[in-house]
Amino acid sequence: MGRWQPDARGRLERAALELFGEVGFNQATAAGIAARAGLTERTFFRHFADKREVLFGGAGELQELLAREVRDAPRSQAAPLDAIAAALEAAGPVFEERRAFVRQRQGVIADNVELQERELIKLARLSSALAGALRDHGVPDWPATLAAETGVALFKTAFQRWIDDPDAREFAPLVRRSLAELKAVTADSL
Amino acid sequence: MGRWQPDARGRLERAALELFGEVGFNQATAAGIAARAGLTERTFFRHFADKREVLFGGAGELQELLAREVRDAPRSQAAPLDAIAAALEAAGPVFEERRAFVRQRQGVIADNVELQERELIKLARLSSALAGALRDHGVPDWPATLAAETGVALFKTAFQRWIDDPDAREFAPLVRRSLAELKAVTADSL
DNA sequence: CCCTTCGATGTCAGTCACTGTCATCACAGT
DNA sequence: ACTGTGATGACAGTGACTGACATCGAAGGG
Repeated sequence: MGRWQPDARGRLERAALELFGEVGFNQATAAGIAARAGLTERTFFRHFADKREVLFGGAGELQELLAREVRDAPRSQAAPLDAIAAALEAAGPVFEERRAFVRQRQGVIADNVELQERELIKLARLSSALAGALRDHGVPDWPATLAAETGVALFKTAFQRWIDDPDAREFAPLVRRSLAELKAVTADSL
Repeated sequence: MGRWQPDARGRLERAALELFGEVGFNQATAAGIAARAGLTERTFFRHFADKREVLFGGAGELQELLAREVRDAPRSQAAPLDAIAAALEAAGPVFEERRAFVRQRQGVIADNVELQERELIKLARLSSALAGALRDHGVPDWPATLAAETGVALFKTAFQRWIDDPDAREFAPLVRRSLAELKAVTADSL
């Protein structure tokens, strides 16, 4: 066994989620999180750029998964938004397999505005990545940006529905439902 | 004349924008901004909840203007997204009349991630307000949310185009162009 | 088996964002 | 003149975050 307990980063992430849940994000101190993980405050900030970031370690992987799905999509005749929707459906298991964790984490975020800010900029980065993937498929800059932003709106809606519904299991159907509604409110009516 | 110079809040806002432009957001201290405005750090934080907020005083007014436009829209047969697009076009003068200020402010924001986070949550609040206005028109909850989110994507794109193009004057045409592209990437193709 | 290097952590001092509390002072109304 | 009020100043305190340096166990070369 090494000098230190293994997986310091993971211990910090778990300690933070617990402490945030118990006393709230604002009352939890970085030193308190570190102590609970058997580490010091300084080490906390070596693993995470700031106190909020400890909740967003998985954002990068989700982004890469979705961008890869879009990039690897068959060069189909589908609209750009449909390609993104398909990627979102494919990412369902990421949430479904960690149902309890994802819900607990989202509850903490829902209670704190600063964490919501951080979540929003992660989604903005996701949008940029999706736009890049679309451009690789030949979609022009601004349409790619618009489709990516709309795709993120789709994700936010489907995800919120998945969180709100205690009985929800599969993510993909919520994506499809949101996509249908989105096309309806976008299309000219009558 | 009063004990104090008038418009402390406005003086702080101008001092902050200047100082951010000169030394960057991170290097500018709250005490420095206050001193430039002839006030103390404590007074700065009485006017603004935090250092970032000094740049976002006008967000509430824009939100109310856009929500009012949507709410006052004729109960038309147009799609919800068209109602939002019309509101965005109507808000053009807000930017056009303060061209230099808006661009300087956006340059500062583009240089700092924390400010981008704050901007994103202001846009999220705008989205909520727009969704509420649509619900007042009888649009169901989730379609209203989706249309509002998409409308904000429309705004972001049109605004970025307006900022990027040094020759851009009118805002409305950029909204129309983005709306057309959005409908194209959303609709089923072929 | 000793020595060197290296990576992860601890220690400590310092800056700055932000807050609570109390004092101050002009102005308005009485 | 007297008093209440609102905006500000003064000051101490907490906690997020950073830079610099010390420590220690592991891995590899000799």
